[in-house]
Amino acid sequence: MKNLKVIFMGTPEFAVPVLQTLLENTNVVLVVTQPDKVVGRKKVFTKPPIKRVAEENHIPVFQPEHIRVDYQPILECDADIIITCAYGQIIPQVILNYPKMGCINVHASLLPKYRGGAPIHWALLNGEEKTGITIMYMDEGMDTGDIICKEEYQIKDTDNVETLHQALAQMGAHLLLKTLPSIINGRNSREHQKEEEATYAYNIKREEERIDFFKAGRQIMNQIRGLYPWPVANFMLDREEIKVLDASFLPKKVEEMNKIVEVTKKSLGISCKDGIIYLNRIKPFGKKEMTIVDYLNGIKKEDLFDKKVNG
RNA sequence: CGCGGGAUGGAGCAGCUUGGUAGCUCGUCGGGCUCAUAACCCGAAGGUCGUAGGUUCAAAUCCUUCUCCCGCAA
Repeated sequence: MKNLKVIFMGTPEFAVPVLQTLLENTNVVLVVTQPDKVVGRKKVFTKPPIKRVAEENHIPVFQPEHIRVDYQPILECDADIIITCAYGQIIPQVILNYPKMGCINVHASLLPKYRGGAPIHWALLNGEEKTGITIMYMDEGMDTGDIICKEEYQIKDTDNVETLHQALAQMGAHLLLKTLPSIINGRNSREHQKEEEATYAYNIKREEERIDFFKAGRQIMNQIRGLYPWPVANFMLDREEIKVLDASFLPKKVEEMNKIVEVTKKSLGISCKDGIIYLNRIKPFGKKEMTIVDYLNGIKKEDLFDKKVNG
């Protein structure tokens, strides 16, 4: 496998373990990743994580703005196979047709469920019990190609985007390594996706970060962990946004939803449909992250009691 | 120069408009009460009010410079 000539295409941290596995076990001849982006207030140019790893290993990097029209360097590589993982652009047919062993993709869901850019977030947001990794051939659609193999992951109550991300990134790398020999010798299975079962995990929209305290506690907890540590759930208090990094849920009969029903020295509880959400760790507007105890230390508690939220 | 928020004992904040003794809720340390406690009571330590300059008899407070942190937008 060491002489397998691979082009790797990927961008974020999630793809790093996959690339590292390929670097250890195959001959990576080119890494394709998204262009460097301006990030933050100070307009600092930041390179994608994959570019960093590629440079550390002295692999050539290609960063087309639009791979749909700018792909010539790929064709000049004489690669056996293209392996992608969270690259971020649709790859044109001419590239898909080019390597003799095809183009395969490592995707962080059990396809055909959660096609698209945010499968980890949506699996958590929807309270799924399991998700996983799918390795598949690519076609010109968004994660629509034939499936080679899958591996399941049981989602734990304590999982959030960060932990699930790490677990699936490792799983993706391992599963790829395990599957690659069969792809090379052509004995891998290949199965069409059932279109009728397909769902899409589009990128999180801004309004989906707002916590709706008329919903059930279980749903709210899924939202908080499904958006942690990025982009983070929030709600409005006195016209200022408060981000909620961690919370707990206590099922209980409540008389009125969407209201601060408990304020003590150490706890702040907001009523929802079927109980109380206790905030544990928050980030008020303009401040740093803090525990709810710290937050309560600095405010007049009597002003908060009985106050409606998201007003 | 994209828009906005912020910097005050170890933590979170108030005080700034209208300059005049450094305040609150916690934490820490010591003591007390209690079967006991994260509860309660008494006491103590701990701050060049982010940096540099200016105005003033006097600056946390007014003016200017710079630094750092945070959110949004990209």
